[in-house]
Amino acid sequence: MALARKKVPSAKTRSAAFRRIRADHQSELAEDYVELIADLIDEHGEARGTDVALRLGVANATVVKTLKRLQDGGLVTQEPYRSIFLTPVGWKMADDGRRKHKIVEGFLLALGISEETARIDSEGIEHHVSEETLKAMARFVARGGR
Amino acid sequence: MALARKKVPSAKTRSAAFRRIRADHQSELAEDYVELIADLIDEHGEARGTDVALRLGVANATVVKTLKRLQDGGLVTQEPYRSIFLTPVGWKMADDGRRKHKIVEGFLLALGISEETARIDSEGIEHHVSEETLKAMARFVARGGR
DNA sequence: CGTCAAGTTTAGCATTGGCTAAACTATAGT
DNA sequence: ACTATAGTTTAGCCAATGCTAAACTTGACG
Repeated sequence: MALARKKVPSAKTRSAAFRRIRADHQSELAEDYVELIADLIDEHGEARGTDVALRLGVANATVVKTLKRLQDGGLVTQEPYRSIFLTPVGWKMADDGRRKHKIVEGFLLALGISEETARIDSEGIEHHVSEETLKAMARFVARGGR
Repeated sequence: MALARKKVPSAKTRSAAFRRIRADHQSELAEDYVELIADLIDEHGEARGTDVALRLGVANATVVKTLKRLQDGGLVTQEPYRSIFLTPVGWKMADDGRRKHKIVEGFLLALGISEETARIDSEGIEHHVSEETLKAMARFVARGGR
């Protein structure tokens, strides 16, 4: 590898970033689900499959299948034909996600982004910000967007 | 849906965001590939499958399979056992991606994020920022991170 | 010019995350 | 209590993205 230079990150460093992104994508779906389920429970007192499907914009059957995986993963519990509950681990993940989401969205708003765009972009970005970046964003908002 | 409120975005609005994210994920891989191929061509004069695999942290066979899709999609051209080229469309996508990447990374640095984290986070974030946010980030950097 | 290493491709498999259509369950209303 | 209807589940399909192992090319070197 005679071509390595100071300014160019090594292949290993770069691949690490991509690996992390692939890992993020794996948990991303799970986070979206538990976050949404938590929201539904808070708003409506319960989370039903149909509502999840509606809000995520996917088919009912997809939700069923995914929930099965989440159940295997210990994030949710459910009985056939009943509504969905979060396990303690699920709640933790949901709260984590909602915290991140709030910080990112608030940050974008402080940056001057429109509400609409802030909502959409924060949904995508929230799963890819490190704690370091999150902290910086929170700081930025705290000192009034300067 | 008697429960709709001002502060709570409608299910349709929310699902739109999630739909966009799923769509983003589709193009994300393609962008990562063409961006990386463009970088390799610029750095080494050519892009070889092995290098792509190494930098992305995936197996060789995975690269082959993905490149076939990208070729079908009109982003790259290649002949068996030869190195990889970008089509004009591929170059456009690569340049677009690199532009975004640069803005996001520069922005994170201006925010005070460490180089290491900025590199990693920007890799994940770049695919999820709208033009509006991108513009705001560029503006922020331009006025010296205030 | 034959051989070997490096690189590439093929074959075959698994998982994830989508879908539709059809079957099933629960429950509200008559 | 019966029966619609709304909601849920099952079955079966597909595409994308990953993997390993085995086969094949290319090009360099003796």
